[in-house]
Amino acid sequence: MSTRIPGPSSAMRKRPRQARSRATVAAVVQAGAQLLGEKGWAGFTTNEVAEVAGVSIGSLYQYFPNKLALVDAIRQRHFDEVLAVLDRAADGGTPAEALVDGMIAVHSANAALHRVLLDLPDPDGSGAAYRAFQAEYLRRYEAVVAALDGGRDGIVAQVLSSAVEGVIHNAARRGVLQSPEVRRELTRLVLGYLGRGA
Amino acid sequence: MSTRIPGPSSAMRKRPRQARSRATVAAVVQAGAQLLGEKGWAGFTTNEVAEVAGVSIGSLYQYFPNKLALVDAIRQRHFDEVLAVLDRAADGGTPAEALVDGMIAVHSANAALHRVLLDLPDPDGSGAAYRAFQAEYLRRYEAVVAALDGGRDGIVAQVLSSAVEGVIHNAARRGVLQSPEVRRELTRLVLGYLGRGA
Amino acid sequence: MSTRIPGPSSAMRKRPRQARSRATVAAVVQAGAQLLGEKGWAGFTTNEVAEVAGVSIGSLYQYFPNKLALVDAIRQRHFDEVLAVLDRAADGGTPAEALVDGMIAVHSANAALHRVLLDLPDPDGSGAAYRAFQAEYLRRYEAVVAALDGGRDGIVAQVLSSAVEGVIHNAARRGVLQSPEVRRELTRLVLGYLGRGA
Amino acid sequence: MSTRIPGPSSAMRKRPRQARSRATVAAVVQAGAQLLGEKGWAGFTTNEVAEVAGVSIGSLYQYFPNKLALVDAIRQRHFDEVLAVLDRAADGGTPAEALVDGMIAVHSANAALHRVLLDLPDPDGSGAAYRAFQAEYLRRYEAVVAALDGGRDGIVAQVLSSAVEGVIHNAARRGVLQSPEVRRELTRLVLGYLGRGA
DNA sequence: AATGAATGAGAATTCATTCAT
DNA sequence: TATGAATGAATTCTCATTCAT
Repeated sequence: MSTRIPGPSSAMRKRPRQARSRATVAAVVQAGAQLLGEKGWAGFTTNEVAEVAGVSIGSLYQYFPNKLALVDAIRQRHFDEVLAVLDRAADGGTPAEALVDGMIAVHSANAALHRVLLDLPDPDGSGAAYRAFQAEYLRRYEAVVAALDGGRDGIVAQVLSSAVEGVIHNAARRGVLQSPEVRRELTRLVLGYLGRGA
Repeated sequence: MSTRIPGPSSAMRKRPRQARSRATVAAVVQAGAQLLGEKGWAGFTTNEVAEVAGVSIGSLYQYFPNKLALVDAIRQRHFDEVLAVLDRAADGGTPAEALVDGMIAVHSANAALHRVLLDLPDPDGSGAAYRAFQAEYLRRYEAVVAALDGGRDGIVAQVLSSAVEGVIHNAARRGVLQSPEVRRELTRLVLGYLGRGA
Repeated sequence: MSTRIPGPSSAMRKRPRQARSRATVAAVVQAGAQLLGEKGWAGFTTNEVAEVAGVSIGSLYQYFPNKLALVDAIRQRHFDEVLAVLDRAADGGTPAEALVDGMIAVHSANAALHRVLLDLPDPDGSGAAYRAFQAEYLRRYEAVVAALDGGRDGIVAQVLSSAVEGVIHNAARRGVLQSPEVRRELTRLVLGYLGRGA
Repeated sequence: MSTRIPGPSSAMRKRPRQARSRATVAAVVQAGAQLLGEKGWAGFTTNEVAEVAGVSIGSLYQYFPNKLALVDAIRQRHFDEVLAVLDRAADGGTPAEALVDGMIAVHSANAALHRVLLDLPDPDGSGAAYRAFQAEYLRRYEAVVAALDGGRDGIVAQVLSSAVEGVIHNAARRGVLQSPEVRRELTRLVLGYLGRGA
């Protein structure tokens, strides 16, 4: 089993045209996201995904040529969600607080999945999508950096984003993601790094 | 395979008495650490460990009753190393810089392994060892926090440690762990959070 | 391998729905019964069962979660057959002769399997089924005892049944199970024991 | 592992000459007999025999070229003991009672081993020894038969011996081997069979 | 003679993937 | 299109046996 690395794979085998097909694909991706978060990469099996999705394993492979393609779809969907949440959150209050709240919101939904998705083997299989997300993700951070601390280069955004992720993943692992203290300290961390006190 | 939960596992099956067997055990743990870091938990196979270690699969199982016991040994060895590096690094310069340098040094050796080890399934198998390490690890951070920003409670140490880890893991993933800029920014992050500006 | 004690095991993993899968299960149980009798518990391998059954090892495990579950199914099927033969045989002639003929018939089919099944490790895995069979089995003997030698308690049935089994297993081992002399002497043994009071 | 059938094997590799060697061999056979009875053929491992015997696995193979040779030695020793007990028991009381008491005594010591030894795979490996034992064993039974029921041929001894074995093995399995009722009924069985002419 | 470390074929079991219906 | 039965390579782990010390 395990890490057989097939060709480019990635893409979906068929584009679902009818409503039923779209529902099948959605159910599979949804079940896949849930299971990938719950069980991690090891322990993530296509057979169980199909079962939880309520479709046959044959149907799963009708739309996804292999396991990696399914994971790619899950990643894509998750990244879209992350950016959407970030967008929505960016409209409220001050930049730092909006960022922190947005990140907490994103991870509250599915912190485990997010972490798993970052550590995935062969993130080069879907390199393009992955890099596109990373770029977009950093762009948001850079906006925050620029707003608070003009004239810094990209490295600040990178350091900031990974620091925030580190804190949030750890808090999620400890089950204290909703704690007001974490939110407060994380905001302090961002503001302390970027310039002026709260 | 997947997440089979064996008994207490953990301990070694046999204590190696002769020099030859001690060398075997060391080779296995060494190869295991390398492969676990390289391939992650999925993709980590006992057969490959034995092969890379240059011993037979039978020899591996002579000393480790199962895969988890081997992982426990790897984790134990790695934790010991981390604390040792932290100790050594803590003696130089200012607290913040010593910390940053120490963490970078630790992860330069094996950042991937460190990340994998944190995300491992069933870290409760060796619960005691794991918690002991966590406690000791945070204690070092608290010392730094106290030195720079007296009178804060434990949450600051937790936030700080996870932020630093996040930055370092990310930098390691991008292959820029040795970059002076990263070192500089990470130090700024720590100082910005804990008290005085850069 | 040896005596690994898995969970409840016992039950089948999947119920075969289509005709094809029912045929697969039947072939596996049939091949398993044959091989278990031929080779004994040691030397009984799931891989060979699958091969003899003409199915893949994967198919075997699709229906039986582990080796023990397969053995349970074999046992169940064999016990059903034994009772069925006993029933049929009980209708003919005098009780003693019917019993002897029935037992010989049962063991002619698969004496080795019967012996192996009694000596199996962990017959508590399927404890209920096993005890149910034992109880039913003894009930038949008690009927014979009652018919020939009213007013004796259960121990007579137990002694009688184990004596008959001993003779038949031994005759089977020597390949003389069909011998008329054995049949005659076994009948004499039963009648001699039950016929006249001590 | 398992049922690799080597050549004639059987014989011992070396004849132990010194006292220490003889002690080693005796300890191995003793431990082997115990473990074979306890665990059955499956679950009987040479490594554990050596461990329980308190010798190294290397020493075991110094005297026994393979597993089967060890089992042969165990069988031989057990058969000798059985015949010795039979001899001793044959001197007391009436023939039937002496036989029953002797058989119960033999099996009380190690009923499980006796049963395992009969069901062993490849009893042809040590065919000669096995047949010699069987012949001798039946000769004792024939003596009893002759004493009680002169003028019968060998089949009576065979039926009688296997009936007695069946009862005793079953009683041993149920843990009621010492029960006076079993002894009484077994005696009745023997007398009932042999007592009166056909 | 004894030791025990090392070996590796073989056995149980999983899971990605295919294909007949 | 959907289904689910079937496949078999890959993985974990055991144990009889050898051999250097």
